[in-house]
Amino acid sequence: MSWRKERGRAERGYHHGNLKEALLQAALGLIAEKGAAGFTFADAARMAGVSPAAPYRHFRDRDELLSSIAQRGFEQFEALLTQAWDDGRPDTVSAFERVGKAYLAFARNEPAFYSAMFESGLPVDSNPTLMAASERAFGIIRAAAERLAALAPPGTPRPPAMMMALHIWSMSHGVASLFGRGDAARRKLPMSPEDLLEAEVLIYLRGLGFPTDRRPAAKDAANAKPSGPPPVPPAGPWGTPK
Amino acid sequence: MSWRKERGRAERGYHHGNLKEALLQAALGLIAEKGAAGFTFADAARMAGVSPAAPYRHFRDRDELLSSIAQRGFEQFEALLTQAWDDGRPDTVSAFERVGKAYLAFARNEPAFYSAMFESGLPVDSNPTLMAASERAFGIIRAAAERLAALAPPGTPRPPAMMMALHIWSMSHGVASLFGRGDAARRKLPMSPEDLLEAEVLIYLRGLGFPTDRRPAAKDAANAKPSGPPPVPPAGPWGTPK
DNA sequence: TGTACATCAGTGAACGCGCGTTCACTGATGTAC
DNA sequence: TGTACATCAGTGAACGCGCGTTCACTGATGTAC
Repeated sequence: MSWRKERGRAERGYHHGNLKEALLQAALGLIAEKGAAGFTFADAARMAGVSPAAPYRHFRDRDELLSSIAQRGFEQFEALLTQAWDDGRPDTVSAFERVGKAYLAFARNEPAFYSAMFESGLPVDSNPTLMAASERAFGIIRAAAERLAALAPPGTPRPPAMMMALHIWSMSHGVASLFGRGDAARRKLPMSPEDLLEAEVLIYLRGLGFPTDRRPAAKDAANAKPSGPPPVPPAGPWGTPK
Repeated sequence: MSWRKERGRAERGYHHGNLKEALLQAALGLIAEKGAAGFTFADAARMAGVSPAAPYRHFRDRDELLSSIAQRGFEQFEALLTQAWDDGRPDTVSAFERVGKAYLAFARNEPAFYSAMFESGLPVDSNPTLMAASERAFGIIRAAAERLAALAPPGTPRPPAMMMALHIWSMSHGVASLFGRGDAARRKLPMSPEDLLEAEVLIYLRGLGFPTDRRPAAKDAANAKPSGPPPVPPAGPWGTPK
């Protein structure tokens, strides 16, 4: 944390210099600590080392600050997903898997963003800016799904990319919310959320007719990885099948 | 609402008669209205038409009231899932689908329970009673998965039921949390959450080697429905596949 | 380079409010005899 | 059937607290000339 929230007035002078940023960071810390519910405007000001009236220069009210956090969360989320997708390299299926893992990583590492974005009760649909940011993030999943759909093996019907994208989104979100979250409400699981999600996605893709043994289909074979993790279902943590 | 929360003191006398129940109902209403965050002990007392000190006869504090709600939510959830599963009648796959729909129905019709159970930040794992209730509810999904796993077609490997159950749970939870919730944070979708989830589950089951055209496999054919909804992916709301 | 002035970003005191919690109390109910 | 008493479930007043918000203010910064 380098947003000088520890610096008192004596040290920093009358003007803070970067209060808006400091307030966002403070709120983020508070949300991570006590949940999106238990963060207050006054508390954020206090953490930023500033009088309780100061935040009003930068945010109309608590809700606007919360929206800003969600906004920024979606932006970072989008960046993370973009990086994970890496335009489908080295091959579509494994890049797709990486997107799922990035979803989980975000939920775990940024519980404050995650809860502001998905669990704070903010009606995303009614804030155009926020909705646009949310849709840009989802757009990465959708783009990945398009590419994957294009790989459908000759015999099989080409699945609608929008549907695939929504399915993948809901799987990732379900696993992240129940088992992968970074706060106290995480449920215990006999394996890692990553393994759970990976198996789920691979089974799903197999259901659509995609080969999922990680030796990619012809069209996509140009720069495949030499070998990947074992095929599903993985042995071990799943308990003893009877 | 028949918990006489409207009756004033003059009418009901000194003793309320069923305050504990009335408080639970009041809290439920408040949570549905303002989210799990914005409900207060005092408010619940007011809605129950009782002094702010009265709730302390029944709940240690706000958190205990919230836990009680989550507890009851898991119980109702379990009952609903049990009923939907109906011990696998008329055939395992369609009963399984019904469980998914029940999950969505619960999220939509009981947003207050849903958010107390899953989004209130209550650490379920650290409250034994609550965890037991949560596990009983999950047990229904797990039992259904066991039965389904037993139906695996001869050629295919029998999938671990625990894994299937967790996958189905996360799919249902993801769809419900993102698109099927009963409050303002619901995201818009070009089709019904039910259709989205149904397609998702069917594709998944197909990926495990189950026949999913709704003409059940031999073992399970005893009392099959004559015909069901069309196979996935359904036409129409998915947009035009290119 | 210096000065006057407008603008900006913060102060700090004050307010009303509702919350959680406590306390001694009291009215109603149930039970022993 | 009646009475005495214990127990229970609620009252209402009071408290300290922190919050959100406002206000006139002031110190710092930037800019025109």
